[in-house]
Amino acid sequence: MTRPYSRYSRNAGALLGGLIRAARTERGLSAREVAERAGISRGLLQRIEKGKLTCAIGAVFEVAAIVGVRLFDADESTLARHLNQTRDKLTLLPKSVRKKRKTARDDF
Amino acid sequence: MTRPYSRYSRNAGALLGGLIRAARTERGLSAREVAERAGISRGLLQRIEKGKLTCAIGAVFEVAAIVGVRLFDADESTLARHLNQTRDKLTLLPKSVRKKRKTARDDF
DNA sequence: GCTTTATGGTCTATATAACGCTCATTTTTA
DNA sequence: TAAAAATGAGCGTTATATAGACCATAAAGC
Repeated sequence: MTRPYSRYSRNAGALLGGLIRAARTERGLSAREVAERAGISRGLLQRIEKGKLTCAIGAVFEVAAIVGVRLFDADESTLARHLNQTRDKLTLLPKSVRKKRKTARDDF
Repeated sequence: MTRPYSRYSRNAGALLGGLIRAARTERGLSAREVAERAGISRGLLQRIEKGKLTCAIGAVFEVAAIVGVRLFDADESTLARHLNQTRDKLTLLPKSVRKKRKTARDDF
């Protein structure tokens, strides 16, 4: 990814990082402790909380789960249910895509 | 991140990837087209849709926005509002954390 | 006050993610 | 059926994210 990120992505990253940081401090967890429990370095946690978009999504998920920020507004059971539904849905869809192209807008 | 990922993260990644793939095919967008518009390679898009947790979160955000999967169930305006609220909230929180440690559970 | 801890930043080495390419297979359209 | 396009997967190279150490500053506990 050499391309500049869209405003949407920058906002989303900053929001998620801010939510994580707020949740961490509210729970009285130090950066060192959270990083250790997530199995990542303290520097990486700093970048996550800053909303840097180059962090691995897995690391972000781990940290979010530890400090209690749930993505998709879903706990694990809800998440698993959605997962199954998605899988079922995918089997009903055509396996490849070939459609008339309508010029699309990228300025989200 | 050398450490194995938690089940929660694996599920979240798989769910998000599945949602992205479903949204992409529903909209009749080819992998090539989405990858090109997101400014990433086709291989990376494949890994995102597979739910690989090593993908950069920025790339995932870009793709999600393009195919119409909104994180946080929020559009951009809602996202920006949350962002401001989070910022205000953070200024009220203590800048560092020092608390008595209670042994915490990592088996999320 | 002093001590301890947390945080933010920088730097380097290393691991590895991402790219670009290729090929084989599958699916869709003509 | 044939042609064209989409997909899935593998591989070598390059780019870079990460870990881990360091230091300085700031905040919290004593």
